[in-house]
Formats: sequence, structure tokens, C-alpha cells
Amino acid sequence: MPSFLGEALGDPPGLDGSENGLENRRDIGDILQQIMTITDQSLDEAQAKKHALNCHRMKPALFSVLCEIKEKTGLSMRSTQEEEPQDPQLVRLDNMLLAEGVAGPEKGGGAAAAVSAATSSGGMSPDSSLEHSDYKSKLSQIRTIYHTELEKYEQACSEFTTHVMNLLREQSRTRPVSPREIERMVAIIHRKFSSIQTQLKQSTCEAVMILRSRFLDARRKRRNFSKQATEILNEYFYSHLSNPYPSEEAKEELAKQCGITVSQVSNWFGNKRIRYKKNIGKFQEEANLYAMKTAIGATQSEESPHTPNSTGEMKQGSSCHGNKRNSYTKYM
DNA sequence: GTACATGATTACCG
DNA sequence: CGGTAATCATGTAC
Repeated sequence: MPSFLGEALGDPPGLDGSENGLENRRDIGDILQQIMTITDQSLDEAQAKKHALNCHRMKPALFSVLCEIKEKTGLSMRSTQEEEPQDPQLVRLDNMLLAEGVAGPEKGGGAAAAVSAATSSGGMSPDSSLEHSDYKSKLSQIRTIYHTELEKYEQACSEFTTHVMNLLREQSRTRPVSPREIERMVAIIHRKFSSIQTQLKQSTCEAVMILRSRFLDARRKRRNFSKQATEILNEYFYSHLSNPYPSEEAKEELAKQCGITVSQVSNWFGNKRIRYKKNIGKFQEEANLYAMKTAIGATQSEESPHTPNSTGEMKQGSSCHGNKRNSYTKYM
């Protein structure tokens, strides 16, 4: 604060003012001198000086003058600010952070639960769950940083606010300070700090976005399904060749058997159908192989009356309406 | 390194 | 929304 005073008062030359003997002048000069040197003194000394200043006989007069000036200028700075209706950008950031689980309450054990669920689901490729937990841990890292930083800012903000308020309260003894003024000051401080917070939120959002895109890219790094899983899927496909559209339940069952997700099953069937259709010749051998397999399986488990259908016989219940759409058998 | 296989993604359709 | 078709990007066999 010495700089404030220095600037405000200027560096008046000839402070001693000994040239003219006017007592008032010397009094003011003394006061200024004291103010100028107040920071060079120890706290106790300063406190004592402050007390002396407060008790100075000129003080009430000066104070009333200040009040008068303030009264006049105060009107002009009335309607300088009207509460802005919150930055939509900030709202967006908040929403995103909340949606990504960065800003919200800590999801206790969420990551651990997900990992254990993934790993306990059997022969599923551990890779996806590993990547998933990697993503989770990175996210919680971001989250931790975000929260500690946010806390730091909040603490600093409140500390600074109380500091300023104390200062103002202190100053209100020597100059008129309206409660409204204090409010404004606090508002200004909060605005400044919240702009810093916005920056923090922005960079956190960016970090999350980068992490996300990396994770999505990583998901593209596919791993082939296990031999066993492909076996099961092919078995189903070729034994339902006339209508290779597993129902939702069937997909779930297949997913469980193969240790993959339902959407992976859907992907597989989507790819298989289109690729089979595109080049049936190429798949002929495979088709025969699985037809044979199911034939063996059928004869082993029970005397099956059907000939397993490499010829595309309908085995699916959906045929009961006669609408065997997409039957690939016509290509054979 | 190349060519093919394969799982995932995307645009579009009904 | 679930399907098809094209495409991407990687896995894998040679």
C-alpha cells in the first residue's frame, strides 16, 4: 500500500514546509510525512502512529470533508454495473465437466467396479478393460488436479476477500466507506477469481477432450476375437444362413458365450453378412466346414432328422410367416 | 513390405 | 433403431 499512497499523494517537494510558519500547513505536512513513512516502521510503532492520527484534532474535520466529496462523486459511480446473466461459455464448461464426471461428486470405486466387472466376465480380452481402467485413472488424475486447483483458487479468493474487507473496515475509520462499496469490491474480486477459474475449467475440458479422443483412437486399435469366439459366431451364422439375424436375446447369449459385447456381436454379424454376400464363393469352404461341424454335433447329441444346412434350409422360427427375407441361399 | 483378414466406424436408408 | 455398404485402421500370414 505504500505505493498507493505515494502515487495518490505525489511526492510533495519541500515537505518540511518550514519556510512559512502557518501551523495548519505544518500539521498537514507532519501527517503526510507520517503516512509516507508508516511502512518503514514496526507494526507497533505504526499502530501507535495510526492511533495518534486517529486522535488528531484535525481528523474529524478531514473526515467530514472526505465525506462531503464522496457524497458528490458517489452518485456518478452508481449504476456502473448490472449483474451479467452468467457467461454461457462458463455454463457450457460446467455442464461438460459435470457430464464427464470431473466436476461432480466422486464416484467412489466406480473405476474399480468397472474393471472387476470386465475382468470377471470370463475370457474377455483383458485389453479393453485395461484400456478402460487406464482411461479412468487418467480421468481421475485430471479430476484430482482440477479439484485441488479449484480449492486453491477458492481459498485464495476468500483469503483475499477477507483481507480486502479488513482493509476497508480499517480504512473506514479514516475515510467513508459504504457497505455498498465493500459489496462492489467483493464482487470485483470474485469476478477476477472466477475468470481464473474459467481458465482452469477450460484447460481441464481440453485435457478431457484430448484424453477422450486418445481413448477413442485406442478403441480403434482392434484385437481379433479369440478362435473360440469366432468358432461360436460362425457356427451360429452358418446354421442360420437362411436368416442370419440373431434376435436381441440370441445376441446376448452369443456375447456371453464369446466373452464380447452385444454390439461386438452385432458388428460381427453385420460384417459377416455383407462379406458373405459379396463373395459367397470365398466362404463356401468355411460354410461346408461349419455345416459339417453342426452335423457332427447334431448326430452326436441326438439323432437329428435334419440335414444340416449348407444348403440354406431354414432352421429359424422366424420362417413361420414365410417371409424369409435376405435368404442368401439363392446365391448358392 | 505387401496383401489380405477383420473388427470398428460412418453415412445413409426405411 | 437396426440394417447395409463403404471405409478406416489394425492384425496377421507370406
